[in-house]
Amino acid sequence: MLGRLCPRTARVAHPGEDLPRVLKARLEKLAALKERGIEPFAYSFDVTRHATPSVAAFEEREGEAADGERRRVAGRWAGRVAGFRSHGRSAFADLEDHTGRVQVYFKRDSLGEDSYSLLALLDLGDWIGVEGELFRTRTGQVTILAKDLRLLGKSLRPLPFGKVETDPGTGRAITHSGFADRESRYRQRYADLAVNPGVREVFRARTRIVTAIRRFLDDLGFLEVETPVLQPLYGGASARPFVTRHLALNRTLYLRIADELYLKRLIVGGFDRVYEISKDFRNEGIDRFHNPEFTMLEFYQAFADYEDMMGVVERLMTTAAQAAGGGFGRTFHGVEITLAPPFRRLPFVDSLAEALGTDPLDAPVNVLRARAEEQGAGDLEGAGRGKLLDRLFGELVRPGLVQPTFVVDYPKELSPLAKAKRGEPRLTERFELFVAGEELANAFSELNDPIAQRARFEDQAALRAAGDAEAQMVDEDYIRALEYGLPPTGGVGIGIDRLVMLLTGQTSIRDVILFPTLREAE
RNA sequence: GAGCCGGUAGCUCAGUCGGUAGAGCAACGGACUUUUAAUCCGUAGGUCCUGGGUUCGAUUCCCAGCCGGCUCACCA
Repeated sequence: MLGRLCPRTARVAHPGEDLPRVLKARLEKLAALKERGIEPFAYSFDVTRHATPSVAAFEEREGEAADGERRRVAGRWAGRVAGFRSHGRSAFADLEDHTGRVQVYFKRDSLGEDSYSLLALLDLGDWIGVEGELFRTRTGQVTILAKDLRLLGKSLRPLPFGKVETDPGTGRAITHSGFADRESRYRQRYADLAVNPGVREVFRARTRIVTAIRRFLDDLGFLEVETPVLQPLYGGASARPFVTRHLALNRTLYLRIADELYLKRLIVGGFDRVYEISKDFRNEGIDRFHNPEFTMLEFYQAFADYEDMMGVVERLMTTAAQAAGGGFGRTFHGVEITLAPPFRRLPFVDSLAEALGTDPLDAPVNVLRARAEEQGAGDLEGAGRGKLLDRLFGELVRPGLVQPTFVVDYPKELSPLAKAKRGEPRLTERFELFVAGEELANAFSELNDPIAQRARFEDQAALRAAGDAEAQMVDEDYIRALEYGLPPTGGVGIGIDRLVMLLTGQTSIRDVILFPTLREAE
């Protein structure tokens, strides 16, 4: 395990310590390089070519009947040495840059004795610059014939490269050995990224998704804003916060658990469409769907209701799916999922009525509690109807929501910030989007009546007093903002990490967060 | 928080029914001027997660702990 290695090997800067052989050997090479007057840590390199596009360009020109000069693909490549095969007076290296790999051929005759002897001081993981020209080897591989070699950055610690083989049948890359230990991969993401191109691709896809969402919202006239991470009161969701302290102000502040209440303040202020892609923080358990800090998209649109927002969410989802690549079809947890709109709509109460065989709004609370306990949901002491219905929904309905489904019209107690449903005051105009049994989005017609909002906050305060630690706090400043006047507004929250998981087929949130939260090592 | 599984060389892993451990790759030395999981010959590399217990002897058995994974609970 790498964790054990660290205490002894972390201090590479002090040669002479009892370092593992591999590090020692590299330090010796470093010394040899300096002795020869070669700077092992260069300042810059003028890159004119990249691996994959240059090979593509070569193959394209090869087909053309142009004259020799125009067909040449020459220049300077830079990358990391990801493979090395030495044959005495010639050698092959795999050079990997951000676009992929290209093979380099070093021949003593064309490189010269001096440069060629430098190869002996190279290691896997070194950054090198190569000047040369593409050609095709006897076995048909497009390869750089190196005319000059420059060391750009010496690698002192061995990267756990696996050997990559191309399956002749499918053409797929098979990696042997490699870097698989999940703990080490998360703790040393830099090494994980360096040796696992598939991991790099997941995070590129993540950025493509986020960029596409930004463009989508920008094009609809939404204004991207930034609201406080440090908040005097936390609200907008039900969760335990991280608590911190500002010394100069001598006051307690909370890391936000949501940005909802601030964004709606901005609608009060007259921005009619706003959004924020924010890091939110919830001081709760960690599992493969939860990380203490995670990325949330919230957007609010004046004059819209939750029906309007369902349409926006459908379009946003398909935009994101296209950005991730791979069309609308997805395999998640071994299940086929189709993200093509329109998504199914399922009333919360109807779904539960069917599962329970009774009307969830009329059934006595003790009956609901008994049914919930039957389902093995323990600790429902003091739980009100809302919490019980939510629990029952989670047990009976939610697991079956595999294809994208908007669950609509939630009970009022569950939704203190949502507007009452037209014609059914016990419900709210709220929807959640479920895919593969997981909640991806949460939205409502926002409650814009300050008097009703105060009453909801007071209901929450009562729940809180009754022992519900997740009930929300009264936010007087938010009420004041509503008193100035909030237009009818539709609002949506989308968990970006979970969306990326779905769209890239990753089964753990840690595989879509570059540096996930872990316990302290050692 | 509970249950199960795991932690052995730089990496991926095997193994020891209790007698201080192996392979492949990586590394080091050598051969090889079109290889591609290069090949061939040789060398070196270990606090077997940590602490305690049992034992003549523990990497192995027992207990506790640490870290990770999975499942469940919690996180609407």
